[in-house]
Amino acid sequence: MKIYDTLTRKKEKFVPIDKDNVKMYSCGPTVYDYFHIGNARPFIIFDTMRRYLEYIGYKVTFVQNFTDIDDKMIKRANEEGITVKELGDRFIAEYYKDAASIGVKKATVHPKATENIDAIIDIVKKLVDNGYAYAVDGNVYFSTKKFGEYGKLSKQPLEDLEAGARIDVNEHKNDPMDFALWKAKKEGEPAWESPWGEGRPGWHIECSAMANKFLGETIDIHSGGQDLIFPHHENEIAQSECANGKPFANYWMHNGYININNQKMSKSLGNFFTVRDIREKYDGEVIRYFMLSAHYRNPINFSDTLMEQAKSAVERVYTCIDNLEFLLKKADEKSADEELVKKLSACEDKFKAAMDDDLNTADAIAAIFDIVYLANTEISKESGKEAIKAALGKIRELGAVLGLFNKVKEKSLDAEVEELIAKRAEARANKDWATADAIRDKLKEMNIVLKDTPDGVKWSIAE
RNA sequence: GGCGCCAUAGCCAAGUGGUAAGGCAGAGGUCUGCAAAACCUUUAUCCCCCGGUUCAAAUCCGGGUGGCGCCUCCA
Repeated sequence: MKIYDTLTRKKEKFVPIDKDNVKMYSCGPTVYDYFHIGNARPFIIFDTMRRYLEYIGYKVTFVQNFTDIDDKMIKRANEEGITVKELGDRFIAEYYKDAASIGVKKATVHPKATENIDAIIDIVKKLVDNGYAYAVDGNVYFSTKKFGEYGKLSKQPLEDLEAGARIDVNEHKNDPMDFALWKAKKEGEPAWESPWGEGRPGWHIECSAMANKFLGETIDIHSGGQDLIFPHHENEIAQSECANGKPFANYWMHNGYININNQKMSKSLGNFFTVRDIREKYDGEVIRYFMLSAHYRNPINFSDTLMEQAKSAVERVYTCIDNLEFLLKKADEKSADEELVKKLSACEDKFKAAMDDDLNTADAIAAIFDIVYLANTEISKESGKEAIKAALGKIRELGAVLGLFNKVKEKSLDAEVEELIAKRAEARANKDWATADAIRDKLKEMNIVLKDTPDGVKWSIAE
């Protein structure tokens, strides 16, 4: 597999440190609100990455943190008159609900910053002892000038960064580019004991500390949104590499933005939709399909039109699945045609080749549509059970890698429905179209949709 | 000022040297009592523009034009 590495700006062959334990770290949400679709993109993309690595045989340890202590957390908790912990617990619970709705599996570990203060203090201490960090009045700052490679991820030399710096001048800092590892307690803020007095961790240090604690000094893949490249990931590299004297991550993956009317969507601009909002109108799977229909590094625009298109595309696959399941009931036992098996296997090869090429999910989806086409054109009742199962299985299997097309529609064989269908069949046999259509309308009111096929009447529950 | 991304049909989107995947939408048709689904045909002589390299470029190089992002919390 090849992965585009932000550090080298090239596609690199993926070679894990230990193939039995691929170590991935992805920056998770700050849990002060429901997450929006901009947040959802990396969750979906890197969940897909993890699924694919597992599909091709790797074991994966996937860590995604929760930032549950920072300025925004404190501010929001104060506004709502609750503690920071109450706020965090609430939105962590909501995260799990929303993540599940878009098919994002739980990570192997979801560490919280507030539960790893010891690990954070350890690494800060190390940096102070190494001379890479300094304490001033209970605050600890990282000295960017001490790390010669600072800027290697964003490809921006320190001098250039300084020239364009718009950051606040802070009297404690030795240099404007230095950043906080530990912040001294202010009145009314949650705080933890530390060698520098009571305080709380800075944002960047928590990821370094937790990646180190749960995955080790050097990890395979570190991922997140493009806007984290600078300064967050740059700072993580500085912290981790200065503390451990080893490379922090072998591959850096960054997803593109979601735009609204070609403008960046972000919490600060206020032009965002939460996943929860969108789910009032679209199934989570449609959101997921939408995210995977373009390459993860390209920006994508979000709009109602595009969601409608995604919805129709997803429906096409489910219609096919539905048809195959119907045929399976009618078909006879018979071994699958070899030609068909070969074609299915070719589709799988195409799927893998696409995913191997830096997670080209758009091409991978096309491979699934190839199977749909194959099923629609070459499979009938006469193909026999094995052939139908093979096609159905392949759609489900490859779909699962993308976290798509695995919904199982409950069909409780309602005796009432079957009876009505039988009555309608009788009416149709007598060419009593009025009665037949009346029954169909009645079923429609019950949310049952009928389709007359050459192999009999097929019914399904409407969306 | 520094760093970087994008530009492919009505809409979305793959494709990074060998002659334009896939999805959505539209039109016509087949099947059907009708409907739905599906299938067939059709929709880019061409990939923002201008030069160049090459037997060959949407794909590489140079120069434009347009749009966007990071350098500040942000996926």
